[in-house]
Amino acid sequence: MRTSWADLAANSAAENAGPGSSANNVGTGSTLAPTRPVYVPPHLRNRQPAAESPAPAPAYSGPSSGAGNSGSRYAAPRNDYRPGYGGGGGGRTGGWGNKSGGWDRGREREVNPFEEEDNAEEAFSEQENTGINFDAYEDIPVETSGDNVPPPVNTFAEIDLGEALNQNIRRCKYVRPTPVQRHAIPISLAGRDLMACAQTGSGKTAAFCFPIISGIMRGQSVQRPPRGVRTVYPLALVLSPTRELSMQIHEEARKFSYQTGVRVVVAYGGAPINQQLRDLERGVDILVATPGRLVDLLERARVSLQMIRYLALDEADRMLDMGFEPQIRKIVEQMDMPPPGARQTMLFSATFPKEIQRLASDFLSNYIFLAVGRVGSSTDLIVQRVEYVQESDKRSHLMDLLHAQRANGVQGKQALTLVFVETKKGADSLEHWLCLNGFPATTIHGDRSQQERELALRSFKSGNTPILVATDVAARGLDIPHVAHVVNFDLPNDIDDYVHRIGRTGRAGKKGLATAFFNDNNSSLARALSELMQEANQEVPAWLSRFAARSSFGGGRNRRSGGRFGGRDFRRDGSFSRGSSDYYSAGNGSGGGYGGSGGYAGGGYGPGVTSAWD
DNA sequence: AAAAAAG
Repeated sequence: MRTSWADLAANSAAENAGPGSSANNVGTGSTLAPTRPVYVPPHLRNRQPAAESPAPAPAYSGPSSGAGNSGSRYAAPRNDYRPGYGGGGGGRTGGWGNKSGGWDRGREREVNPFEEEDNAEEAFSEQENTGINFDAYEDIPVETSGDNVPPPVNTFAEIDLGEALNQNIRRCKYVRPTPVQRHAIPISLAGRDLMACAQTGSGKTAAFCFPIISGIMRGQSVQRPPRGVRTVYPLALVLSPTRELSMQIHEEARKFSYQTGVRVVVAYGGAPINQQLRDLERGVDILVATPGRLVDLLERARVSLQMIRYLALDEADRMLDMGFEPQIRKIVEQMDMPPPGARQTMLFSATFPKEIQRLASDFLSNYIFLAVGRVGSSTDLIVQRVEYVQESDKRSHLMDLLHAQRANGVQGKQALTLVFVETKKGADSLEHWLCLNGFPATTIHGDRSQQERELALRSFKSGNTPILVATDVAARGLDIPHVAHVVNFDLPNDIDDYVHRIGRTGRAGKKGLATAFFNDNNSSLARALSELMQEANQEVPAWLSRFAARSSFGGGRNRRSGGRFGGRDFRRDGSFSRGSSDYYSAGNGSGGGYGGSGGYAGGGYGPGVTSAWD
């Protein structure tokens, strides 16, 4: 193994004696030995070899410290090396470079993602990024735990992200880092694993993208070993639970990596795989994907995870819940991805139930837990209302709301309203009914074709169809500017889902309204909902409090064990090391509720940060 | 019990 490996390295070195082959040694790695010179870091691909060669990312010094065997599993390339692959014999550079030198020499051909954005933004007068109320950041509470937490930074300038990336940050009009960025970026740059609670809309995507891009740019000298000619070896993997969220992350990541030489590719289901395969063949450093399509690509051996240095799970608690966990485990643990410690893993979500934290710790190594408030926090920005509405009255009630809203149209356009329902069928039927009644509505859910889903989302975003009826597919992560009103036509059973849903409004410092239709079918949510609203300084109707009181005795089983936004590191609970059944009841004394105080109550968040969940 | 994610 060693021998063939050394041979490979030697071959590669000879063929591809690139810049940095000696400068970028990984000092401590034994399995990821220093002599893998072929890979040319993106920032050097079309520049003179520079002296710039910062310390190797700590993430990469890891493998030797762990079990040697598991290390070599991924570190040692297989023996099926074919000339003409790695060294660029066939015109390919490392199999992922590119044909026709398109990217390197033809950098000017890289589509400028900022131009597209400018056009899209013209529909609305204000720009999202400039609308952020940065002053609201100052008092944001933060909780960190873990060993040797790197200190936060206050400006992007303090962090050496590289000039190309800095320029993109300016193009994005980011003036100062958001709280999650201030804390998460130094942690990531220090090579540490991270579990971060931060509401979307608080700059979470950038928080994990910047360190990844920066890390890849100053990359190690690593060759992506050949497996099959068509196999590609991304260095970073970003997973998300829905196709649209993957698209969104991809779009953002493209902006951040513009002219850095770092290539971002997205892969998700429901779309023709051929285009995605072509995109991959043109080269990929960061792969953004939904789990199903990624598994497909892995099984076809079109993607290998052998060289993964960064793994980011967005909406991580969702990715690890019952529906997704097996797929995620397969990808992370049963394919060829380096083990924890040999890669850097970052988990992000607005909510992090303790039992999910426990699952997640399998993927992490000596990680730092971080909980930060969001911009302005939803409390002040989102007005939450709950109305008692029988099932049979829901439609006419919705109609009333929409009529009222119509009067408040902005710039001749009706304000955007996002209506959540429980089922796909219910979504179709409500959409149909709204259209019949003269309300321009469309719908997004898992029974629609991907084309229809994307069209619906675009049409909604642009204001052409100002009403979007959605299932939970749209509950998480989607950044849709200008959503004025979220209606929970059907309430979810899980309070965390409610938190995510209402988070589609009141973003980036703007105000939002969230209305929920509550009836007897939702009694199991009463307690959690009423507590949540209280913490958020919202008016809780007396009837809801009565529901809550009733359900809190009698097994109104709402087994959220805590971990909403502002949650707490489960490692701090004494039960952490005990038998697994303890997690569910231990840790918060508030008895079956979803947790104690504090976390969510943004404006009133202050006092309770460290005591949250106690 | 439903939704999402492969076709």
